[in-house]
This record gives sequence, C-alpha cells and structure tokens, in this order.
Amino acid sequence: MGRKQAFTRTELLDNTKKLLLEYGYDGFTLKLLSNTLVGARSTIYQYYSNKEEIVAACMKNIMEKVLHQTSQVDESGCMEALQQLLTIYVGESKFHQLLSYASKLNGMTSTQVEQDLQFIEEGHIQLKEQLNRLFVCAQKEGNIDGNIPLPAVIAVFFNLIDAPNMMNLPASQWSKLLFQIWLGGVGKK
Amino acid sequence: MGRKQAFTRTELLDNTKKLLLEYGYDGFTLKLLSNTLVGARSTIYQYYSNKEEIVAACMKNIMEKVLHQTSQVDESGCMEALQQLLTIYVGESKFHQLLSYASKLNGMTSTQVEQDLQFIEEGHIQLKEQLNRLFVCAQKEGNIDGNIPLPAVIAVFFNLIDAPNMMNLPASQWSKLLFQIWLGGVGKK
Amino acid sequence: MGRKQAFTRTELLDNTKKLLLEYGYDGFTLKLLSNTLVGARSTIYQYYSNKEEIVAACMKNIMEKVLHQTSQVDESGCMEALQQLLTIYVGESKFHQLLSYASKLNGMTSTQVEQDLQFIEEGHIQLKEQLNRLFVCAQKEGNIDGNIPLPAVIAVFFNLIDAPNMMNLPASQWSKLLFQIWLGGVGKK
Amino acid sequence: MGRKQAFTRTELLDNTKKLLLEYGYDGFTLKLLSNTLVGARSTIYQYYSNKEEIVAACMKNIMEKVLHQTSQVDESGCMEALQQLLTIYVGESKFHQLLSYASKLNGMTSTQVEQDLQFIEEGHIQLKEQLNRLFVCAQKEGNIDGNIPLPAVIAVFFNLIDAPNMMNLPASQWSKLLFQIWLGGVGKK
DNA sequence: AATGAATGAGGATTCATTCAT
DNA sequence: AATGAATGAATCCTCATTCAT
Repeated sequence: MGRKQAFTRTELLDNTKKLLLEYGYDGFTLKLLSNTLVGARSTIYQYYSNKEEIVAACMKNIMEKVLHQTSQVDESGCMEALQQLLTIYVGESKFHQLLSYASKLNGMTSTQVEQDLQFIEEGHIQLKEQLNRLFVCAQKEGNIDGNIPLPAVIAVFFNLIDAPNMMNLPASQWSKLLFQIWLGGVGKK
Repeated sequence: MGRKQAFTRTELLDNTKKLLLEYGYDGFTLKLLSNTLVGARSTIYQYYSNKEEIVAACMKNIMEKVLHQTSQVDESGCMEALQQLLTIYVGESKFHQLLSYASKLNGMTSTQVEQDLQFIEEGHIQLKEQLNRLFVCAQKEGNIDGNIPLPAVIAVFFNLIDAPNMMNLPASQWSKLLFQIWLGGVGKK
Repeated sequence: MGRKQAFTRTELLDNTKKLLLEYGYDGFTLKLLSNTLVGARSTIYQYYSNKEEIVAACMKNIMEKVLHQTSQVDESGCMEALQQLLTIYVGESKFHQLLSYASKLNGMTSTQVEQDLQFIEEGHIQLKEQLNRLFVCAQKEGNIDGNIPLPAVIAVFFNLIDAPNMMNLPASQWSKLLFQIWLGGVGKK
Repeated sequence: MGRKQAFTRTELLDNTKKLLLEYGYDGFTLKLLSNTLVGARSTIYQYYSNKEEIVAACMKNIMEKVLHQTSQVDESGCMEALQQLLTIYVGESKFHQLLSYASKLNGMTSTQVEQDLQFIEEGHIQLKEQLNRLFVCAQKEGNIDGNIPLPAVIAVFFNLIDAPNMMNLPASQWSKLLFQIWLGGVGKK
C-alpha cells in the first residue's frame, strides 16, 4: 500500500558519505543531496528529520562497519592484530575525516542525533582500548622500542591511516607496506 | 586628508588564518573577521574584493613563508636537510589544513584568486621537487631502504606533519622524534 | 469488500475542536489531527477535501449545537430566557474563540466552506435577533434601565460569556452569578 | 556616514502591532511585515534578529505605554482611580489580545526576548497589584457589594475591556458607560 | 577612505495536498 | 477505501556583497 519509495535509506546515506567527503560538513547541503537522488528535496525529511540526523546516521553507519570488523580481529598475536587493524582502518576510506564532523553536531537538538553521537563516542573508546591493549602487549613482547614514548608510537600509527595511497595499491598491500614502515622505518638496515 | 587606516592588510590576514583554523572555510565569515578587527565589515572590501581573495591571499602568505624557509635549507647533507624540512613543516602550524581549502576556491571568479592559486600550486611543486631531490640523494647515499617504493616513503614523511603532538613537545623536539621514527621505525632493534 | 472505516466524521470533528482550542487555527495541523485518530493522514481527505473545510465543518457543528439549544428556550418570560441563554453560551465552551477563526477561512476556496460560513453567519444573525427580541421585551417590561443604550447592554452581556471562570464554579452557577452582576452591578445597594 | 535608514524601529513596531492584531501570531510573517515597509525583507534583521524578538519588542512597547499611564493615576479616590484605569485599558487597543501572544514566545531563544518577557511579566504583576489595592479599597469604602465574590468582580471588570465598542463612542465616554454598567448593572433601579 | 545600511540569493524546514499502490 | 510516500510552496534566517553618505 502507498506509493513505492523513490530511494532507499541506504542510497541516501551512501550519497551523503560521498558528498560529505567531497564538500565537507557545511558544503554538504540537502539540495546537493537531493540532486543525487531521484526525488524532491522535501522527501528526504521522510527518512530523517533534519540535516544533523542524516550526518549522524551516516557517521554511525561507518563506525558500525569499522567496529564490526575490528571486533573480529584475533588479538592473540598482537603484531598480527595491529596489522589487521591498520588494514581495516585504511580500507574504511576517510574514517577519520568523516568522524571529525561530530564536532559540528549539536546533540541537544534531537534524541536520535544524541544517541548516534553516543554510539560513536563509545565506538571510539572501544577502538582506543583495543589499540592500547595491543600496543602494551607489543611492548611487553619486545616488539616495540621502549625508548620511544608510547604517545608518539600511537600518533604515528594513527596518522598512517590518512597517508594518501598514491600508488593505488590494494588496501591490504598498502596497509602492509605502511605497517612495515611504521615498524622498521624507511632507513637502510 | 583621508580617514585614519582602520587596520592593516597583515592584521586582516593574520586574523583570517586564525579564524580559518578555528572555524573552517565555511564557518569563516566576514562578520566574524570584522569582529576581530577595529573597523567596519565593509572596509574589508577596500583590501580584497571578495571572500575568496582573502582566503587565497592568506594561503599564499603561508606558502610564501614556508617556501622562504625551505629555500634556505642547506641541501648538501640530505638527511640533515630532510630533518630540517620536517621541522619547518611541523612548525608551520596546520600547513596542510589551510592549503586544503584551495578546493573551495573557484579560480574563475577573480584574476587575483587565480594568480594566488597558481602561486600555491607552483609552491607545492617546488616543495615536492625539493623533497624528491633529497629522497633520491638519501637513497643514493644508502640512507633509505631501496626496497620501499619511494612514493610510500614520501607519503609517510608528508603525513608525519599532521601527527598530533599530544605530548606538547617543542616543535623541534617533536619533529626530531618523528624523523627518528620515520627513519628507524618503532620496532625494537 | 472495502477496508474497515478508519474513523468517523464525528471523531474527526471532535478532535479538531479540541486541537483548535489548544493550538489555535495556525497551530492546528493535519498531522496533529491524524495523530489523534487511528488512520493515516491522507485518509482525512476522504471526509473533507481540505483543511478549511474541516475547520468550517467544526465551526458549523458548534453553531448548530448552540442554535439547537437556544431554539428551545421559552421566550415568554424574557428575563428567565436571557438567563437561560447566558447559561447556554457559557456552557458551550469557547464558543466565541472557535467562531473567531472564521476570519482565517477563505469562502472562495470551496463551495462547502462557503455554505458553512453562510450557515454560521445566519446563525449569528438568528442569535442576535433572539437576544434583541428579549432585550426589547426586557426593556418594555421595565427590567432594563432605559437610560443605558441598548448596544452597550448587549455588548456587555455578550462579553460576559468570555469572562474566565476563575473560581471554577459549575457553568450554571457561574452564569447565574454573571447574570446577576450584569443586571444589578457590583456596587453596594 | 552610511546610508540613511529605510524605515525606523518605530515604524517597524507599529506595523507589527497592526499585523499581529489582524493576522495573529502565526499569521504574522516577515514577508507581510516587509510588504508594509519600504525595504527588503532581510533589512528587518538589522533591527531585530528574529521574529520572536520583533513580537517581544512590540509587546513590551505596549506594556510600557500602559504602565506609564497607569502609574500616573491618583489612587486616593479608589472609584475614580478604577474608572481611570478602565479608560486607559479600553484606550490601549487590544491590550489583552497582543499580550496573549507571550505564550508563543520561547524565552530560551534570545536574551532580548527573555528580558522583554520578564518586563511584561513584571508589568502584569504591577497592574494586578494596583487593581487589587483599588478593589480592596473600594470594598472597604463600601462601594462594592460584599456578597459578590471578589474574583467575579474582577473577572467582569477585566472583561469589559474587550467589549466591542459598537457605537464607536470616544474611548473616555465608552469606558464611563462600561464602568457605570459594571457598578450599577443594566437593570432598572 | 571608511562606514552603516540595504539587499538578494541560498539553505533548512514545515505543511497541505496529491499520487500511486 | 485506505494508505504511505512524494512534493512544491512558503517561511525563517544568514551571508557575501553593494550602495550611498
């Protein structure tokens, strides 16, 4: 009963992601979004009740995907686990950039936004804890140089995610390369 | 006798930089800018004929500063030179972030913007060439592992700039640490 | 075999009345209305073809109820009759307020609205005539001070209807009190 | 310096008052308002930063006018004072209706609105106190029938303000007539 | 030259109403 | 007949930019 949907929630969020990455939070307008969809601008409000909710849902989506993958990583071998995590992060394109828009969102406006932000927040914590566990383990096992302050180790690790894959290697290879550099450096041995 | 000058071009650009970093390109409004200056909003148009020109000039400014510093680096010792470059980049706060707003600018709107964008573009090329020179030299001198593809070496190097200095070390120390990690990795030797 | 009826016309109008009183004409939206009913918003259009028709029907309804009651008043004793009328008006909650929305309605839009407005208009006239009859009679019988212009007598009488019953007396008592004040004033005798 | 104003704050508020009375709070749109003024719609925002502030300012204005007048009433003779107050209220056209829009305003949105609402609130209290003083005094002096509950006395008094002056008498005469009815009733003595 | 005021284009959002199942 | 989805018009508001003093 009722008319059939012009577009799905998934389409909406996918296009949102693309546009957010291309134009940033403020540059992302509902007009732009509706242009990538088949219907009228106002139809978007059938799915989400305002712009913030759309962006929040989009971010939550990505966090969910990442959490799903990271939760399946076998942590018994910590170096392998770290390598796998890097692959996941590198694969989930622009993870950092997208989640950085959280600061633009005002949780007070809508319960839905608030919930999504909370979910993202908790996801972040979970991810941090996992990394911490693994870094500590790696240090204990003697895989990481104790002379380098751990914050620096982590900062560099995290930053690798955003390194532009200019050679267009497949994500897994690229991440392997990055991991190798992170661990052994670029210097001649 | 004219009215007394309300504010200088330099003040204008300095405040622009601060605001751009705080609010991003879209969040940066002329009202916000004029609030940080002594005169009226419309006076800004005596200096630049639109918002894009202001941002372009601001970006050009930063590129100029960086180019000025990098051009003074003694390239005879390539490893030392690279280390110095990293210090310069790390010191020039948010170099990447600011220059990323170039994508928001539409060169077609004004000749001035076009010229500034061109300058920035050329600056980028110049910087890349300098790095390339040094990386090739470093490789030749046997300081860099030939098994790692040069683009990866460069990508990681460039990305270090944006690593958050969470321990709040002085720029020179932080850059030294990053350089050391880049070269030798975080793994136990 | 058709679908089962979602809601009745009466339910629709009753809820409309409640909402009109709570939110006013503009605050009254079809979404709000459909939320108080069991079916879908669009089903409302099976009963009335637009918002104006709903409000007009609601207003007509109320006028009908009042007319029905006032037509049963025995006018032989004019003071008793006036007292009864006041009770009716006071009892028909917010009679004035609801009928004031007539000004928001545009008779041109639909024949139905036009007819309803006409009905209401005529009802008003009928009520006025009845009151006039009774006031004239009251004057003749020497119950009303001939020195007070009749329009003022009527205006005050009509306005009593809207006096807020702050003591929350039962309608009949409240109306009796108002009638007594109207007739005898609040001054010490 | 600068261009000369297209319209004054006073014009703006006067037109606002007229429109509010004609169309109600929701029916009052900035488009409507700007149509009654010489300039563009957006120019209105030079004076007030949103619709609520305009309405709040308009309401405050009216309250100020009324308070100014009521504060000059000589309260030594309480019946005369009450008569004067009624004249003031009757003269300040639609005092009640306009101030009733306070409920539509959300004080949280703007400090200005909050302050104006507070002012209006306090004005209300002041007016109530003045009336109370006078009613009590009138009762003491034996001018008011002790058998009628005071709330009813007050309710009727207040309601007189809104009685439509259908004979178009000058405000002072009309109010005198109303006062006389309120005090002595319409019945034959 | 400096400025205060004016303005139009653009964006988010709501709502009555219409469509298609 | 009932409905869920679609939609365009209308509204508030912001902002870069232009005007006139």
